[in-house]
Amino acid sequence: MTDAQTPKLSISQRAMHGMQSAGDDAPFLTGLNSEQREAAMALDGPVLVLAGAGTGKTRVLIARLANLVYSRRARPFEILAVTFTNKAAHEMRERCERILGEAGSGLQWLGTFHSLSAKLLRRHAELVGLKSTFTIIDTDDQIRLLKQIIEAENIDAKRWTPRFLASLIDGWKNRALVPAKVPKGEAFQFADGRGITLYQIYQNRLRTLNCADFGDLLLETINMFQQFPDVLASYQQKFKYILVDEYQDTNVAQYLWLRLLAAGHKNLCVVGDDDQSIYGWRGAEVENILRFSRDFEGTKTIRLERNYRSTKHILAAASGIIAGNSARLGKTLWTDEEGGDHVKVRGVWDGEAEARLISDDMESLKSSGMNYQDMAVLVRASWQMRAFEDRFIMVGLPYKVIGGPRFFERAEIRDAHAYLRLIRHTDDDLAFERIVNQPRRGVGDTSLKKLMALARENGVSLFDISDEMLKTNELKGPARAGLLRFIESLKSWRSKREQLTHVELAELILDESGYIDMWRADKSPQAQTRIENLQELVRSMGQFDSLESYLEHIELVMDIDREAEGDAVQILTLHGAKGLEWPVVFLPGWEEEVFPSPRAISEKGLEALEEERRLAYVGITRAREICRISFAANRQIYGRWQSVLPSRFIDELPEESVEAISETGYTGRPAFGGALTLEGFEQGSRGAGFMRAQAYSEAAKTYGTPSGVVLETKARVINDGKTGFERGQRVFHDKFGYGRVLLLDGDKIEVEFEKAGTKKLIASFVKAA
DNA sequence: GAACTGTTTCTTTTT
DNA sequence: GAAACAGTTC
Repeated sequence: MTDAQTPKLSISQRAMHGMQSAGDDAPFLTGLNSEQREAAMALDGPVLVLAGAGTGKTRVLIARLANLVYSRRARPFEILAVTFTNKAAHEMRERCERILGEAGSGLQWLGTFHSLSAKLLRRHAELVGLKSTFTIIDTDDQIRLLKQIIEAENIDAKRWTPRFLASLIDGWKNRALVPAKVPKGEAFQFADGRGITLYQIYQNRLRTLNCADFGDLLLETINMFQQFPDVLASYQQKFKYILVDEYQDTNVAQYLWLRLLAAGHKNLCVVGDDDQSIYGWRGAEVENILRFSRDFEGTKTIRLERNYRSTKHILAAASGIIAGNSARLGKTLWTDEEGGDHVKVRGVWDGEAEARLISDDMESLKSSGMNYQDMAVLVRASWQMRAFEDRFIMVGLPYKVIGGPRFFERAEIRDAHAYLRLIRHTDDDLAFERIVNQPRRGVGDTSLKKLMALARENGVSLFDISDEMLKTNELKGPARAGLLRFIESLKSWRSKREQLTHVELAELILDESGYIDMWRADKSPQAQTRIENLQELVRSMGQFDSLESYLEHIELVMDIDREAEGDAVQILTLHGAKGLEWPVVFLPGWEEEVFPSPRAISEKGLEALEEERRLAYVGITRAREICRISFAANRQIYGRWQSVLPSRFIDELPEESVEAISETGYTGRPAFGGALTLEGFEQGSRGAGFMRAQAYSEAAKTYGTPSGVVLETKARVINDGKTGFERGQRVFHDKFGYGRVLLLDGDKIEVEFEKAGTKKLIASFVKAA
C-alpha cells in the first residue's frame, strides 16, 4: 500500500482547522443548494440521503469526500466508498481526482462491493480456506461446474437444470446464507430436497479448485469478519468514514457487510432513491433503505428533491409513471425550469421502422448542432440492441454499445481467457476443460471424462494428471498425440513468460495454439467478427501491466474498456443507464411483452411490475432535454412475428406533458372509429389511453393496415391486452373441451385439458367454464 | 472422436 | 433465429 498522501492544502484556511468541517466558502461546496450542502457537511454519525433522480447526489458524494479529506477527518485511504457498478466507481474516481488532485488517487478503497471484497479476501484468503491466488469464476464456469455436480449425483439435469440451481445458490448467497444456515425447507426447491447438499458440494468443489464465484466474494468476506473479530476490528478502525451510493440496491449480504464494517466509527453515509430500485431480482431489498434509521441510531435524514437535470415535461412524465407505484417512500421532485419539449410518444409499424425513425431523428438533431455523444438509446433487454446496430451500421451512424451481449461473454473471448488463465495457474481445471479440445486436438469427451475421474481420484489438477498419463500408455492414438501437443505447448508458453510481455505472449498463444487459425478456417459469417474481437482483446491487454492484473480486472469488471471512438451515440440497457444522463434519450420498445417484460407480468404480480415501472422511471429521468418513447405494432420475438400492444406504461404518462404523433404528423381522430376507443382505452387513465390509440392508429395509417394484424390487435384491445383468465381457472374450448389454466403467457394461455392433454393457445379461443 | 442433422429452448436485467 | 442438445452416421 502506498498510503498517506496529504492533499495539497491550497484551500480555504478554515477547512484546515483540524477536526472542523469545512467552512461555507470551501470551493467544493460552491453551487450546492442548502440540502446538498447539509448532506455534504454532516460528516459524523449515520446519515441517510434520500436523493431523487437528477438531484445531484453524485455531486454531494464527491463534495462529502472532498470535505472529509480537506478537513483532515480522514486520509483518503481511510475512507471506504462503495458504488454499485464499476462504471460508477470509475466515474467517481475521476471526479475526485479532479477536485482532490493527488489525494484523489489515494482513494484505495473506492470500488464496488465485489471488487472491494476481492481485495479484502486476497489479503486474508487463507482464513476462509482459499489461497490468495484464487480465481474468480463467472456464471459460465459456475453453470458448468454445477452441471457436473448434478450429473455426478445422478440427478436428472433436464428436470433440475444447473441454471436453476445456480439461481437458488445465488439467492442464498445474496442472503449471506452458508449451506448450514439455509432453512431446511428450502432444500426442497431442488431435486426433492437435495438443494442444500448440492450447495455444500459445490462450495467444497470451489474450495478445492481454489475458486470463488461472485456471491462468494461477499459471503466469504462476511464469514471472515464473523469468524475473526480481530481482523474485522482492524478494518473497523481503518475505515473512519464509509460512503455508499445506490443504497436502495443493496441486498442482505451487502447490508451485513456494511453493518459489520461501520460498527466501529459508525460514520456511515448512504445515498439512495427507492424509486430507482431495479435490482430486486438480484436480491436487493428496498427494506434496507427503509430500516436504515432504525438500525443506526441517531440517523440524520436528508432529502434532495430539487431536480437540476430535466425539463418540466420530462419530470412530469416520469412522476406520472412512478405515481402508479404503491410501495414508495414518496418524494416529490420539482424544478423551476420552465418550458422544454413535450415527451414524444410515437407508434411505428415494426422494429425496423422504429430503428429507422430513431436514426433519422439522430441525424437531424446532429445537423441542428447537437453531438452524437449527447444521445442515447435505452432498451429493456439486450436483444433489442441488434435492430439499432444493424440500422446504424447501414446508415453509417457512429454508435457505441455499452454492456449488451457482453464482450467477455463471447465464446472466443472466454476461450482466449482460458488459455491465459492456464498460463497463470496450471491447476485452473475449469479453464483446462474449456480449451483442451479447442481447437480440435482429438481429445474428446471420453478422454476428458477419463482425465477428470483420475484427477479427482488422485486429488491433482487436470494439467498434472495429463502430464502423468502421458508417461504411461493409457491413452492411445489421436487423443494421446493431441494431449501431448497441448501439454507441451502450455509448458513452452509458460517458460516464455519471463522473456515476453503479456501482450506478446497472448499473441503467441493465439497463434501457436491454432486458435486464431480455427476461426480463419471457419466460413460462418461471424468468424470475422470473432477474429476482430480477439484482436481487440490483445489490444486491450496493453492497458495493463501484467497478465495477472489484466485477468483480475476482467474477472471483476467483466468487460474491457473499448476505445472511445469520438462522437458516437450510445446504446445501452435501462439497467446500465442508471446514474447516467444525456440531453437526448430514446426509449424504444414500449410494448407489452417487451416492456414490461413478460416475466414481470406473469411472475409474482405487483412487485415485479412495480420494479418494471421504476425502470421506466429511471429511463425517462435520464433525459435532460429531449425524451422520445416509441412502440411498434409488430415485433419479432424469438424469431416469430407477433403483433404487440403498446405498453401499459404509455397509458400512465400524463397527457399534458406528452405529444402523441406519427411520421405523418398530428391529425385529429383515431382511424378505427369506434374500435379503438373501446372499453380497454376507456378504463384507467382516459386521456393517455386516447393517445395510445391515436399514436397507434397513426402508425397504421402511415403503413396501411395489413390484414389480420391490426384486427387481431383490435380484438385484444377489447380485452385490454390481458387474457382475463387466472391460473387454475376452469375453461372450455370448442374442440378440446374442458380444462384448467396452467399458466398465462401474454395473449396465450397454457391449458391442461381433461381429454386432450396440455395445449398452448390464444386465449380468445377459450371461454370461462 | 468428429461431423452432420434435427429438435428444443430460450432472453430479462449485473457483479 | 441462434445456440445448445440429442441422436445418427462415418
